Amino acid sequence: MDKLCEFLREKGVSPSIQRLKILRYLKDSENHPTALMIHHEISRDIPTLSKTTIYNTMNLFSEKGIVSELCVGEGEVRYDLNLYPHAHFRCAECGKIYDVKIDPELFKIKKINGNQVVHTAVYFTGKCRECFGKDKENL
Amino acid sequence: MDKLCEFLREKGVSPSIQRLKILRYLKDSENHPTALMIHHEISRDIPTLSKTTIYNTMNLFSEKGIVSELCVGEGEVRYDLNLYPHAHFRCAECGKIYDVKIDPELFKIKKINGNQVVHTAVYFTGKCRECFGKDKENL
DNA sequence: TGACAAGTTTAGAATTATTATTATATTAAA
DNA sequence: TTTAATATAATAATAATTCTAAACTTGTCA
Ligand SMILES: [Mn+2]
Ligand SMILES: [Mn+2]
Ligand SMILES: [Zn+2]
Ligand SMILES: [Zn+2]
Repeated sequence: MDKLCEFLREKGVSPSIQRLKILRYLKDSENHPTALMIHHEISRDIPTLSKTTIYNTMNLFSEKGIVSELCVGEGEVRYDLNLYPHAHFRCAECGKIYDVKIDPELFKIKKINGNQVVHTAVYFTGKCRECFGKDKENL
Repeated sequence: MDKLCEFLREKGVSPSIQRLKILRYLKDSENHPTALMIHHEISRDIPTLSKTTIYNTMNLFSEKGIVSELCVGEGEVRYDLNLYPHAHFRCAECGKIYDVKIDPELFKIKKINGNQVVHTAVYFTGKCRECFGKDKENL
C-alpha cells in the first residue's frame, strides 16, 4: 500500500484513502472497469463513497497519465492502467474486454494524411473464446 | 432520388420521405454525422421531423447493413455510409472526423487470442492539417 | 494547541444522448 | 373503402457523466 502511495505522489496526485483503494482495485483486477464498476466494488469497503469521487478521481488519473480511457462501443468509458500500446477485444455476448497484441508498427504512426497523431486506438469485437466454450457445453 | 428508393428496397427497407432524405444527406455530406447533426440538417426541410425518427432510422439502417456505427471517443455515435474497411482520424481541436487508409491486413484478422473477430475499428486522435494551417495564419 | 486555508469528498441537481411508450398519421392489402 | 400493418411524432423515462455547493480532512503556522 505504501508503494501505491509513493506511486501517486510521483505522478503529482496526493494520496487519499479513496484514491489509493481505486488504484489498488485497478491494479488487482485486470478488468477495464467502468466508473460504476469501480464504485460498486469499493463502496463495499467505504459505504459512503460517492460516484462523483470515482468520476473525479478517474478524470484526475487520466490527466496525470495514470490511466487511459477506452471507448469500445457501448456508451460508457472504461479505464485501463496498462499504458503500454495494445489493442482490445470486446465480446458482444458477455461484454468482457481482453487485451490483445497486434503489430506494434501501427502505434508508431505519427502522421497520417497530413494529420498529426497523438493517440491510436484499435479494437476488435466478436465472440470470445469463453463464450464459444459455453456453447459447446450446452450441446 | 429514384436510385435511393431502389437502394433502400434492395436492403429490405421500405422508403419513406424521411428515410430517403436521411440517406441522401449521408450520401452528400462526407461528414460522419451524429444523429443530432442529421436531425438539425433535415428538419430545415421537414420542420415536423422528430429526433426519434432519426434514431429509429439510424438503428434500422445499422441493422440492415446500410451504415456502420462509429465510436471515436466523445459520448456520441457517429454514422458512416462508407462500409469499405478504413480507419478514422478525429481532430481533438475542431472535432472533424477524417477517413484514413491503413494497411488492410489488420482488417483481415478473423481470430485473435482465440477470440472470433466480427468487426475491427481503428481510430487516431490528434490535430488535423487544417487546424495546423489556422495556427500559421494567426502568427 | 488551535485557527485557517487549501484540497477532498459528498449528495443531489443538471445535462445530454438515447430508448421506451403511446397516440396519430401514412401506406398497403383485401 | 375498410382494415391491418408500418412509420412518425411528442413526450416521458433511462443512464452516464458533469456541475454545484456544502461538509469534511489535512497540513501549516501563530
Ligand atoms: Mn487494456
Ligand atoms: Mn468513414
Ligand atoms: Zn464472451
Ligand atoms: Zn482540426
